[in-house]
Amino acid sequence: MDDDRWEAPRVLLAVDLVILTLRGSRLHVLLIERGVEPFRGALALPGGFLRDQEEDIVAAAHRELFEEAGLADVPHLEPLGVYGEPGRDPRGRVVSVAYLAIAPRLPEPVAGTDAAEASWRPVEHAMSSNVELAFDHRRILADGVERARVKLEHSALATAFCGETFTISELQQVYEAVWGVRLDPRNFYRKVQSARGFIVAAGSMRRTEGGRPARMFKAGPVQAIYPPMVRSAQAVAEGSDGRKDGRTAQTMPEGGANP
Amino acid sequence: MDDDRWEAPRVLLAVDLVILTLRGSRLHVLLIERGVEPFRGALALPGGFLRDQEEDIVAAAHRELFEEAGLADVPHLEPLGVYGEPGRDPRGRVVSVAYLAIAPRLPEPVAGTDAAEASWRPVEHAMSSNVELAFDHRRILADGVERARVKLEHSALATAFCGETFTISELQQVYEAVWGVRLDPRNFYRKVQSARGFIVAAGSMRRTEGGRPARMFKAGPVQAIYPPMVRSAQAVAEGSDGRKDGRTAQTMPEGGANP
DNA sequence: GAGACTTCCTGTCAGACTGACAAGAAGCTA
DNA sequence: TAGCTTCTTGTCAGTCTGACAGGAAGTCTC
Repeated sequence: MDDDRWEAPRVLLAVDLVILTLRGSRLHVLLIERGVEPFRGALALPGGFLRDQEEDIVAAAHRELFEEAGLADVPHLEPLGVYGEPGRDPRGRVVSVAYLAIAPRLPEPVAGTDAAEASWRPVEHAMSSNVELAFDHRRILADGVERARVKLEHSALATAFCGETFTISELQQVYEAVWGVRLDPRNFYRKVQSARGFIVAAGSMRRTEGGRPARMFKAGPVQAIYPPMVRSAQAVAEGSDGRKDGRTAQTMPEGGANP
Repeated sequence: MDDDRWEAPRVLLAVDLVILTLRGSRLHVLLIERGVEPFRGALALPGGFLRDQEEDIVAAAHRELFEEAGLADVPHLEPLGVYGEPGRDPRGRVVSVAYLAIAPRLPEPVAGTDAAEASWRPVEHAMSSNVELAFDHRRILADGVERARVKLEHSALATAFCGETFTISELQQVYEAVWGVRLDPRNFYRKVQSARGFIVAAGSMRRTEGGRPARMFKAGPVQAIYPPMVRSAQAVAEGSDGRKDGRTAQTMPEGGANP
């Protein structure tokens, strides 16, 4: 850091948001249709500039989410990466901080400021090559999805996709949707039960959808689950989208910035 | 993103660097003693502001590393996080992008611009409570160290701590130093050999330090190793420094227990 | 109310992986 | 050559994983 008598340049600071949810057992991402230039009419991740010098970055993210898509109460925004390549935005030097959030059935978004429309799109569709995303948002989205996959292995994140209480098979659907694989229900059952503190029984409530009623669980106290859930070598190598390049340079896999 | 007729605020953009290396089988971090206000005289991570509007962020990181500590050719800078809380810097709204790098025996640093001194410090010393680090650098450092620990599990990062060729026991020392645990050489040997593509034999060269000469290896082609190296539950829970609060200091309360 | 059907849950079994440890291999030193 | 060091190859029991059988407990249809 830290020079003093010389004048350091200033940049525009933006936030971009990768909001993932599950709808009908498929992974969806929140996209808006841009209502202003540049990239007017193109799809984009929600986001925007800081409102003023004093605004906290995470606060700005929440604000944009509400302004552009009408979503409040999105639980936890996790820092995903920084995208600040010169030239990524025609309006000047814009450095964007990306956040990732994952939540249970979120409501339909409502388009607001600068957004002609806001909606949930299946991730595979949004990442397919015939959809144009504004700026470098395709990359940010890909990074966010990959991050979600990795986090599912070690953290209790998957429960964030579910409601407050859930059945084990609902939890399994989360893993299947995010990882893009099929899992054996019986082995999955054993696995999640043996990870201490991952999930805990929630009373004797039951919920049913045709078959034998399932026991309800809720998220356990543990953040980092042990032993970890492990994707097969194949799943790791392939992902479920088309990326073949292994890791990306820009993301920051864990931890980071918000207070 | 994306407002147009209204004027978005601009912020100062800085980079901060967590550079880790191994010296005498202990993990060390590069710190400078600040030669200018604020925090003059305090220890800090190397870093600084963008030079101009057009400078790439990673390029700025490399430049600062060279200017402040005389280090060039630090291999790969990995994005670590963004630290932009209002008030973290008395000079105004400063948003800092932190990078992590890990390298084999780097040379002694040479203090340069703004740095009264630059040196390698044992990580446990730098993070101990009686050392004052400037700004929020204690947190950034803690995040960087934890990141390194996690990366060792899944990526071939450990080889980056070694020279171009190395013995398996040298590689083991890397894991022991970063994770802060002792490992069984025989099991470690089996483990790294069975992870396909992690390390490959490097000719028939040998190096010796008293006992039977060891075979030399070099980093394999694989970035993500499978099966992963797994820290024991205990190691994960404790870390190796003085932290007693589990692993969440910087992993942050993520989604899971967030009903 | 008797199947038929669905989903949930408990087991079993072989193979893979892990931690602990024995012992040989191959250098150096005295 | 004996003794010491470190590297390397094995062994063995316990645990974890993937594949799969089958019973439990509801709903649906007739």
